[in-house]
Amino acid sequence: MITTRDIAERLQLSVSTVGRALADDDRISEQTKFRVRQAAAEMGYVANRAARMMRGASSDVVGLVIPDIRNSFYSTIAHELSKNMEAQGFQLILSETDDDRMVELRHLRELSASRVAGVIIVPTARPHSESVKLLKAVPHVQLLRKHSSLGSQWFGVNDFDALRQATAHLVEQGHPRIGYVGGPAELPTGAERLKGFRSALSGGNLSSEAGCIELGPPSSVEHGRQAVRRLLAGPSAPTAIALGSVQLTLGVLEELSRLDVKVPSELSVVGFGDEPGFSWWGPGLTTIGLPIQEMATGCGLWLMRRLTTKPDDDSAYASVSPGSLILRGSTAPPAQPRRPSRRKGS
Amino acid sequence: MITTRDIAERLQLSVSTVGRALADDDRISEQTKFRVRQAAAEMGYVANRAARMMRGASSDVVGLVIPDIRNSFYSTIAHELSKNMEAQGFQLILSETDDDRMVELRHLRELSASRVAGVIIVPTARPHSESVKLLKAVPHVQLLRKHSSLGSQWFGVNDFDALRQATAHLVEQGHPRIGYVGGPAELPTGAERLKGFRSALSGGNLSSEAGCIELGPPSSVEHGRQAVRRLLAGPSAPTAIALGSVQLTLGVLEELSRLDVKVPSELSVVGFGDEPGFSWWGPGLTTIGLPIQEMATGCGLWLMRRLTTKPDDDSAYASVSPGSLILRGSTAPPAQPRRPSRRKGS
DNA sequence: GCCCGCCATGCTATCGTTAGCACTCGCCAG
DNA sequence: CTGGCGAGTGCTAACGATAGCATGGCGGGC
Repeated sequence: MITTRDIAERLQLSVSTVGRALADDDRISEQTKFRVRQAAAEMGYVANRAARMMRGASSDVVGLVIPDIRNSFYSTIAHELSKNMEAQGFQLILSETDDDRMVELRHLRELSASRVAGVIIVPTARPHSESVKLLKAVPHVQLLRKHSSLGSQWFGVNDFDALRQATAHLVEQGHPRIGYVGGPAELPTGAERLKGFRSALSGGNLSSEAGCIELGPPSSVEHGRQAVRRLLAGPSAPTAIALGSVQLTLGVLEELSRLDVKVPSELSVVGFGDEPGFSWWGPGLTTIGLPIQEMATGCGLWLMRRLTTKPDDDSAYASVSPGSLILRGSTAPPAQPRRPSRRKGS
Repeated sequence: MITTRDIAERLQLSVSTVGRALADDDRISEQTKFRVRQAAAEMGYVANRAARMMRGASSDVVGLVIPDIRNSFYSTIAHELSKNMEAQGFQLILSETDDDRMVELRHLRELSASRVAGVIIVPTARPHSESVKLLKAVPHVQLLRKHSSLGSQWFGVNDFDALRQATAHLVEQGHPRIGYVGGPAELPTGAERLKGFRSALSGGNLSSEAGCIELGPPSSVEHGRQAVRRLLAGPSAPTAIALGSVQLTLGVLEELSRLDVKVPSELSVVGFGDEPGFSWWGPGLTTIGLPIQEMATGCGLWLMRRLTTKPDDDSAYASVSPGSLILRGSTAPPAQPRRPSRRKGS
């Protein structure tokens, strides 16, 4: 590897001069700067970041800690952040936790060792106490999931309102029994979405017993499949379901296609998020669209400002983006009381 | 930040002893090791990677250079690699090129400055000469796209055969005119897929004029939409189309749904890759499934071995994974000569 | 003509960790 | 009683870039 010293020896200069020439220091003559730059380019010199970093300067690397990059929610976030970071000369280290707090801890240890300038994290349900400690030592932002124990900046969506809107839409159409497939209540997002679901039920004067609830790993397509099978197999199957995660939605849609369930005549469905494919699924999936892109950009910009300027506004505020219902064809009022009424009539 | 020096001062030891205790060196007594470890844990010591790296050791960071993480092709790759790397104690820096060679160059410069141990790259169509120079100075693997100018290890899929299979399937069903929407021929993958398409045409004794070809940015869903509109609007619209990229497939499917084209009666379609949603699109999308996951794992393992052992087998070999046709409902023999024959008859 | 000041560059310490070599005990054998 | 040995620890240099201070040479003002 070529170092400033190599350049210095070749040009019969000192390392200081070379370093300053490359840094475009005022004290160096234009001629020398030119010679140095020429030599550097010729020799293929690339500054050693590690060495530069040791002189007190913080690294220009940011850690991105997310559950799973394959989830398009997170890949969208990663993309937006990556663009933002690159524009500011930062690099992004990708860490996947798979929603496992021990994996999360390992990654945070590694990131600390790398002296990352900042961290953007979608925390697991209950981060390890050491994780919390490590995070507190570094400028960081929480994304989507909010852990109050960290007391830090948070960018997320209004999970409560998202599921409230979705469920309210189903309630308005007169569904008597509404199912919900979502993430576990231990997850801040899971808890909020569940509350939103329940709130819409009671807002429609439906008892909470009118809700059939299936909770489980929110990143598991497979769990979505199983959950919807269980819901439909029950003695009092719902006539509509609301969904509480993108991956679960994918699983549910796949299974409904496989089971050949008629939507919306037999079952109304409101999805979560808006993926390619949702628009062409069955009659088109009515779903909650979320401004992930904007949220990620906001988050990236906030961290950049935090890192490049003095930490003046270190106060922990939260930024909440609202979701909006996208109406397509997968929801309709429940079929007229069918067999029961026929039976009555006959 | 806590350093070994801080620990040393607190325990009245030298930095060397502390360093060796933390490295579990034989020469240090168990008692001292214990005291050091205790203090380190208490004080929240995290080794500084940059400093360690300066002592000659190469960093344990690997750069992943891909066009766009939102493309599920690449997010799958990123996920597999991330898992592999983490298991070996490596970190992954994510760099998106957006298929722009200058962006690619900027990223490679940054990665060089970070003294990454290795690079995994999906190169742009024509990498900058400096990019080639930078890559040659670092252990690296090419993924999917193969640039012979680099003369390095490559992991990819059999693009030629993938499109040959897809197109041959359409030819066998007797389609007289077959369209193709794919990436540009400048891209190694684009060229191979196009060759595969043409080879299948001539293998079916169809003149190359029987193919309507639309090439364009392979990562652009929008281009897929436009391309299929152009194909269907032409005076001699094809009765079947083969697709040459995942993103283009997404665009084409969306547009076909929007235009309400009857598949497969009016048009047969063979997709590329297998995304969630492909199975439930229309009658189910017949498509070329690709073993991306296996390819990525193989690639990751190869690089790990290359980095952790002596570079004994530095010979550039290539690993090609075959694709396989997944038959669903989107392909069928063309409708009997319709309007033309009617016109003749009337 | 001499001294001061400034321009261009050099010297050196520094960052945190590690590795090679040096040192200091205490203990045992000669 | 002393020399040697080895276990345990310390000293110091090195990695590459950078910032503060030092230096050398030259020109202008008095």
